Amino acid sequence: MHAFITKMNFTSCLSREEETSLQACVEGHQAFSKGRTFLNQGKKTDGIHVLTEGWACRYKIAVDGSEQIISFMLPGDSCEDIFPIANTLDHSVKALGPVRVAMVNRQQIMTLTDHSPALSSALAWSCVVDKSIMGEWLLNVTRRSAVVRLAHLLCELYVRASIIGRVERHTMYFPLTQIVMSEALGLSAVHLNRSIQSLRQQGLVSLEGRKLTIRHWSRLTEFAEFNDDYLHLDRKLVTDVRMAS
Amino acid sequence: MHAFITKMNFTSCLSREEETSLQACVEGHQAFSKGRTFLNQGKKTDGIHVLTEGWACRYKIAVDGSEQIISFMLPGDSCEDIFPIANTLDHSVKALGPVRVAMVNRQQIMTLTDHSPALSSALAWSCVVDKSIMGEWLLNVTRRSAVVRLAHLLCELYVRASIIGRVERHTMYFPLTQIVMSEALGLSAVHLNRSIQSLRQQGLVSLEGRKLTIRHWSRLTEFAEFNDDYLHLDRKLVTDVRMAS
DNA sequence: CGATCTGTTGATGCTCATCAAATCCAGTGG
DNA sequence: CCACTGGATTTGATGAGCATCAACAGATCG
Repeated sequence: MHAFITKMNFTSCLSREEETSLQACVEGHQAFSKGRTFLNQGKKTDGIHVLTEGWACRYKIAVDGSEQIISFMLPGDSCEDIFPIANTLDHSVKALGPVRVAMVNRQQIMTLTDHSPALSSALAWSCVVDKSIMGEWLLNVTRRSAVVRLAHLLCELYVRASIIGRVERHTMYFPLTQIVMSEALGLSAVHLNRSIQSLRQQGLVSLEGRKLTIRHWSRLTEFAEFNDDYLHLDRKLVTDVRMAS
Repeated sequence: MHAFITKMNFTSCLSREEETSLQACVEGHQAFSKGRTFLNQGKKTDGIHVLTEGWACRYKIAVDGSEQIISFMLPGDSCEDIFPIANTLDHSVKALGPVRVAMVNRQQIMTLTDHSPALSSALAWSCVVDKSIMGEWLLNVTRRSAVVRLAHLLCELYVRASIIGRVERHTMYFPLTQIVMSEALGLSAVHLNRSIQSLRQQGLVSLEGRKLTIRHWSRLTEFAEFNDDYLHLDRKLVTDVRMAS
């Protein structure tokens, strides 16, 4: 839950009381192993699952059975929308590695927002960022070639990892297999593999085991046509992130 | 503004007072002609533009200068997110035909939501639907062939037009040029043209002038792999829409 | 009534999907 | 500790879907 509060604090400034009442909304914890789909399309959701450790993704299944990933969730991200009470999911959620989630009571957090403008604006901010990321993904899959598309995704995940403090010496935990990346980028696994090799040969990144290392951030962002405006970092911490480059 | 209230009422039930106080948030009206970009990427937004007549779209500009449309707005849709105060736009908005908008004061509507759960849940609902549509678009552009992709878009717009009462005898106003459609679907205009011809030859739709007529809804939805779940119509009016098929 | 936007058609080639198979690696059980 | 297993990565070869270029016809508008 710590990660979630950090994320909320990224945009707003929660008071000590607000933080403790947020903690009080947590009803329990769960753990899932790699590959496990723990939220299913079409189901109603009551509680909210907040990632505390590990990565997950939202995905949809096409008629031919292939899966399209529509967003990645990192520690601190929630797996459902918070606002609408008990809506049905139009996508599924699966763990991309070992994952731990905190179960948050939706009603409780809703009543909290009534009395906390800071919290409610933080939640609204995260919803807008979600939408914004999806817009950029649309641009990504339609207007950029496979290699650039991949580079762009790596840039996004690198920035998102750094704002939650998960980057050290340009290196981060990176649980995505090539198959998962191909499902996110709308490419075949084969072609994605060749795209990775291209980035490696250009000396831009190194990607092995479950670690991603950025070899040359400024050249990578230029190559990827990456501009972090769409992540809406225009609040606090921005300098910290930019320093990391 | 009538269209906006209708949209809000689609999911929640606003009281007479709520409706009139919504009306009171309107500070003026504007009209734009076809092709006019009236909201620019990177700019801060203060007021909210609500479409009262005509269609508009959100789009992003790629480095090569091409435009990617990331969503369409129909009468009743708002051009900005309502929640976050004065965020910067990560996209531009342009009119797809002659358009009329109502200018709504953001602060006023925000204070309204504090006292109206119905309104605030209606706003949250529309934000979730937006996200859901973008998720489906991601699936659309990555997993479906050009013809199916086009058919899917036509299905979506047909349903969205019918829930705001803009469909008569399977025919609707349809201001999108082939170029605009190609910008939304990530296709070349040439290939899009051939896709339209394919749909015409199959007797599924007729698309000429600024009118779209659905010739065979059930066959079209099957062909398009279209399922309206992602539009979250699971409240009122659903039967009305389904009847139209 | 010319100028410009939109729609249509044909020809060519590139990006990426698909199929197939080999290699590598982590985990598992005997 | 090693054989076994299934997943992940890699390489090669072939072909399909769509982009691109070019040109023209039709529509729309000032």
